[in-house]
Amino acid sequence: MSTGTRRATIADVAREAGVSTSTASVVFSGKVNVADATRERVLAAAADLGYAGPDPRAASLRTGRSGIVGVVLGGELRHAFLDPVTTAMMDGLTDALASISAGILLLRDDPRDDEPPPIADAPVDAVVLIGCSGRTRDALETVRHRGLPVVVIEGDAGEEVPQISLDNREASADISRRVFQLGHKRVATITLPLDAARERAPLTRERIAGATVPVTLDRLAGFRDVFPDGPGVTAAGSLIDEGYIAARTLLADDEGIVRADRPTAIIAQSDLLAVGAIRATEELGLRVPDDLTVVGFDGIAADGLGSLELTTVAQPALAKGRAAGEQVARMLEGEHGESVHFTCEFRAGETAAPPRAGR
Amino acid sequence: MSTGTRRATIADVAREAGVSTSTASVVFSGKVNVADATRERVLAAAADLGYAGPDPRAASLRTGRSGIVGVVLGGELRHAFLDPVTTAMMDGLTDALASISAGILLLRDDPRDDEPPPIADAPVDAVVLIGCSGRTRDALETVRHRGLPVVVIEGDAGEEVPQISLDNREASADISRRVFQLGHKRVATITLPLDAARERAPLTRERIAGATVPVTLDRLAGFRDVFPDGPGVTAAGSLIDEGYIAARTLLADDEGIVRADRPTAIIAQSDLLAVGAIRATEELGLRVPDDLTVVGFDGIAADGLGSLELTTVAQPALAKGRAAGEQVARMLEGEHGESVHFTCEFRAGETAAPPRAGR
DNA sequence: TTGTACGCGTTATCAA
DNA sequence: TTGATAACGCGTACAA
Repeated sequence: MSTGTRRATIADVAREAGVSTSTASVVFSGKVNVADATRERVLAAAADLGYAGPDPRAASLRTGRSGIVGVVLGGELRHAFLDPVTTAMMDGLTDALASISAGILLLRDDPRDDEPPPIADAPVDAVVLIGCSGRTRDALETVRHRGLPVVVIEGDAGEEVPQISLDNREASADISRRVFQLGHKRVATITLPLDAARERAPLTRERIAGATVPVTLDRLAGFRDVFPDGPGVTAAGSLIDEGYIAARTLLADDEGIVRADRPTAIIAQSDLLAVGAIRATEELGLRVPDDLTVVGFDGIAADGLGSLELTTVAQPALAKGRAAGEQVARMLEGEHGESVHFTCEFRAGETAAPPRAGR
Repeated sequence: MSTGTRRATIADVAREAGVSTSTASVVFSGKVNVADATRERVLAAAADLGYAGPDPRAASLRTGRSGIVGVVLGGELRHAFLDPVTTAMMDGLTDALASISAGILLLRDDPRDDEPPPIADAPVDAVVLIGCSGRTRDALETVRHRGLPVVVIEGDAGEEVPQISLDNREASADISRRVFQLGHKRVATITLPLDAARERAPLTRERIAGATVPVTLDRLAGFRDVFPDGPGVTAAGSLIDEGYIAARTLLADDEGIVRADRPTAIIAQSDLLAVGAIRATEELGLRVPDDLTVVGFDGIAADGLGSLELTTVAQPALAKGRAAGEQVARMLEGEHGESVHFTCEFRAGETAAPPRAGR
């Protein structure tokens, strides 16, 4: 084990082994057949010099590949990963990308004062944009300019960009219609954030007009297709406690007294919100679904609901992530990426029922 | 806008602008002062050629830096991100690393059959190992061999590796002692997984002997310091539903009848487990803390507990992540990384009380 | 302030 | 099966 002053390179190894650098290189890449004896010698030399394999930086300069796919998450990283849907998507993405041995580089899209956005100079082979809001247009622009393959998941991208989309509006309208058909007239919705500000507040025309999150808007549109004047509040995120807070706003006054004109059904834009809403409902002494119908959206394995089965529309989150990964893989192969559209599926649970007589 | 057959390089831009490549380079790196007129010309040429800035691959070969820090998460990525503690840690890490403009590369440590582990040839400047179990020793070995700076968070690494640690045993003993001092005699624990198998089962001497997760063992040791013979069950993960399941096992028989000899207190190894335990308790018709004391560990903002405040020990998860990032930053500066030890802090809530008289 | 020259560590190509 | 050579695209002493 000789201790050099600097790290050994493949050239050193080659010299030590008495072969050319190209031969040594081939030994490590394994792309071409090498005589066993030669390989042995090279490996021995490498071990001797403490050579840990080709420098990925140099290799990627030469090959033009870094083996890394950048994933741009809207908003803060922690929020993104608190959401089971995102998590499931990442899972599918990880899976698909693992099959082409690509790593995942987490990239933020929040603009910092001075620096350039990380996407501008990250050594990635391709980029996946998730949950695009307005800002992400910039990210998209940057990426396109760099000529990187890009796939957008549920975002508002241009025509030429492969997109992974969901029938948010239709699915939302579907479950809304079912609630309507149960006989509910006074129905409210709890929505996801409208924009990066993530304000908790009642829905107003103005706020909707200024909204930038497509998912929220699409699901809201589906709700409004059925309940054109249905009231709603926006949550600050897809969190149980947010649903709890929002539901209290809808159901009770400041003193915690249940309003006489409370809705008989709540349509939440995510399962987590629905779970929170159910908790709030029960705490107010109402029962689900007898006193109040609560439905969700996503179809995640709603951890935290105990034994009650949530009525919701299930989205194929994992498949979405996987599809994104597969399209990235295709594009890296030089083929054209394709947009993929997914549909949700209604899942009957135990949290929806007709309104009580007389309401 | 000329359309070349291949992407423009900085040399093309320089030529187009009538300056040398070094001047062009300097314009983009911004390290040295450049005459405004020159800069303008270079930028114009770049825009003209559709040059999107220096190729990160080439730049990183040249500078020896990729601006990427690899994060190796024990187990599957999705599990890791379902855990609020991990999430908070990642948050702190992100934060600290953002200040040195480093990206985060997600690395798995589950061994694939054929390929080399991703850590072996990812273009990272440093590595953070999180939640090390047995397998991670290999990852550590690989990283050390590559000569990369590495920081281990709550893992069993060697002496020379900077570690971010927590007083798991002491904190666990502390809260156990408080439960003891309330007068509880029959106390059970719900632990985190003992190993990668993540089995749900009662604690046995054999299982403990084969355990590989230091965090679980340390917290268990603290519990046993106070309740040497206290029974327990292991959960399959730090999840609410896991706590629910585990608590049912401890409190009731298969028919859901509360055992006569049920514990009067449950010490859970995580807040999520505690929340699940509380839910199970209430579903069995018992009240917390009147009928049963339940305490947790972590001090996360326990989303999903409604209005009840959990009694727990809070760990500085965010600070842990940040500390790891800071040590990485130091090491990248050429300084020595230091180990950092954090302590937990008891947080009185509303879920612990003396046992009912006569129990 | 700008230009020259070199090397970062590799791999692809082609010829031997 | 192996070896020589030429890029890959850039940053940075150093000199001008």
